[in-house]
Amino acid sequence: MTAPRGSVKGTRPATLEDVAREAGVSRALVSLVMRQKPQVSQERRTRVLAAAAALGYRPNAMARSLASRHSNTVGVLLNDLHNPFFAEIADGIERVARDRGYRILLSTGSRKRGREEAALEAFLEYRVDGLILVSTLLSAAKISQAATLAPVTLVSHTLRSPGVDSVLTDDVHGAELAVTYLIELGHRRIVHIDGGRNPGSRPRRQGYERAMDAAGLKRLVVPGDFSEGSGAEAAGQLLKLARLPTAVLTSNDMAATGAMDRLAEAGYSIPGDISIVGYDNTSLAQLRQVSLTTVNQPREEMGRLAMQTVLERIEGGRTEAVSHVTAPTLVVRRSSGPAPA
Amino acid sequence: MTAPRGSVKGTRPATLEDVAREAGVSRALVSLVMRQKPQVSQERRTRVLAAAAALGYRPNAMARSLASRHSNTVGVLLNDLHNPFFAEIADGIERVARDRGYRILLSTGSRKRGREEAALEAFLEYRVDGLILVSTLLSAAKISQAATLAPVTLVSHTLRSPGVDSVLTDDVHGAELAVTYLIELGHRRIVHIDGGRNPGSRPRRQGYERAMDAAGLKRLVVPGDFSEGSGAEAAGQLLKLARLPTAVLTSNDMAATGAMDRLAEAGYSIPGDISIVGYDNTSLAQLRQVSLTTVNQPREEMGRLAMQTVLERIEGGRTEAVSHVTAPTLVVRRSSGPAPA
DNA sequence: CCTCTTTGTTAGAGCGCTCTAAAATTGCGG
DNA sequence: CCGCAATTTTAGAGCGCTCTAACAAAGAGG
Repeated sequence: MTAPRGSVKGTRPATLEDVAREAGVSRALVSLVMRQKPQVSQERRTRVLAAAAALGYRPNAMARSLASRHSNTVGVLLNDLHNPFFAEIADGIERVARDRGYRILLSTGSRKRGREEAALEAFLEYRVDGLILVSTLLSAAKISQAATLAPVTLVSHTLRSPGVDSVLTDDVHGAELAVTYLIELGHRRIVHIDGGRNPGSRPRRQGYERAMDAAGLKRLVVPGDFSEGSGAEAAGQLLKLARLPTAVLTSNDMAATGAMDRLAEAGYSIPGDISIVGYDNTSLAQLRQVSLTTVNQPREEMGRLAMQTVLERIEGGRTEAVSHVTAPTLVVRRSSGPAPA
Repeated sequence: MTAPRGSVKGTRPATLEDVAREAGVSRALVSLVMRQKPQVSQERRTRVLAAAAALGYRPNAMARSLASRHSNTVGVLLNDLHNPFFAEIADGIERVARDRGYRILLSTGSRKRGREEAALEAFLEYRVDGLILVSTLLSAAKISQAATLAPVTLVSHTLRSPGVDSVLTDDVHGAELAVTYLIELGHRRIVHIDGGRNPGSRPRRQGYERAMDAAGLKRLVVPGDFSEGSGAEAAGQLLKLARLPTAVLTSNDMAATGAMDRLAEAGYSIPGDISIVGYDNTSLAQLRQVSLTTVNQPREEMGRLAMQTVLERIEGGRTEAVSHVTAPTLVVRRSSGPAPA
């Protein structure tokens, strides 16, 4: 009992078989032509191509993958579509995919672990050839298990597990850069708004802690996650403090804008009263109106690297796990300045 | 001669057949259980489920769609991943999809027509059950043709063609709202930064023109597209004018932020010297630092509506084209104010 | 002119699933 | 305890493609 299909379907789409009949050749020959194999005479090739065009033939990707046992597709799971950081990573991935003749399936878990699991499951049911998980909340167990079915490359987090590669930025160092810079500006009360369970949060927090400890300063970490809302909320916490800190390092740019919002709303001047430093250097931070001092991650490059890494396993057969670590840099803009007197 | 596959594959993934053998039943029965069909005895059902769990069975979506001739998947093509407007539309789509047991395939053409065509082609090869095209640059011909293969719903643009539905905002009215508001604030020299070939640009321009004409004011349209960069560039053009206009209506929020950037950089105060009004009311406009007056489109609702509309054809068998028009509203923020004396 | 290569083409067996139609089982009134 | 209808299960034919191995054609060499 199948539901009626409601499109304005013309005739059933043409199949390989139809093309073969039209061209007066075997199915196998048509298949060879469609896959651009060389061992076909010029004459037959043009004949097949003409027949295909005449019938409006379009290969059925399902049938193709079923028979060939690979899909020429890699699944990309993004943490959050609203954060431009991920769009920029996706750009890099997409670019390499295009160059190498691969197809991308995009999905997002909207920062919900359950939805990410569902999206991962969908990718596996589609039998993608490889998986790129960008800053996901998935458990190590789920990731390792997925890696037994298809090569996995993690972006912005790592996992020591066979079949799992990673591409990340040295976040400990990135956070240290930011804190050191603030200390040099004379700041003493520097708070960190944490990124919660999101990958990257931990090393960033560690970098903060390490730099604060090194300078003999008291640490203060306020909980949060990667969203604008959490940044605002954390800033709200700060406002309740006996003394407002003079500088804040957030876990990412989204949270930073949320925090800036909240502090500005409370009447504080940035950077006059309080300096804000973000993390990621997304397009958001670059907006003149935001002008956020932040730690840069080479986003496009990370995306490209991730795709290359997963392709090395798919095509090259590499089996040892690799981990590419890129270098963070500090980008100073107008959201930070000397500590108030 | 297939390339070596490089993942840490354990054993070949379990198939329906394996489960059937393990449970001591036929393949068909396992299929019925996996598809949650009712006509299976409780005893057999639990037995099959146990076997499936034991083997770690995961249905092969390819084989499934091939055999059943539908994929339970709809393809969503987004104009630009960097524009939060599209992320918010996607949220609505995703939500309905989840409720209705459908799967989403996301793709983006990065505002390049050629890439959009490639993405569309990919969807068709995957034999998606339906297509949602969000503000794409695709030609009418390509869209109509796609509609003969699967139901298509357009978001933010229309096309009179069988099999093609649409969901959009009354953009003419939206732009009129914005211009009328500016005129009431005393503005006379009001410029429009156009959205180029992007869908929605034309009606927005028409709304601008209509409102200007109605007030007997001189129109000035500067070319642009939907990007931040083009907004900045267009603002650069304005700076070369003999007299700077006192207000600008851009084609979307992205362009508005670009324009604000450029004007602020040139030393003008917003809204002191010049008022800026955007379009879309994306999260960008809502940022306190940006605080952009803009025309709201009910983004999530549009996404939900789009998914519902496409499902009506897929499942309900509707065949007449429909077009849902939502109402725009003006959201006043701090980027606009009275015309300078 | 026949055998041996090399190159081009094809038959046919799957890939893992769904679906129709038919077969097996069960329940129930008489 | 039998026959009939209702319920549950299964056999088997595809879905549209790829891939292996075998086959035909066309030159090359003796």
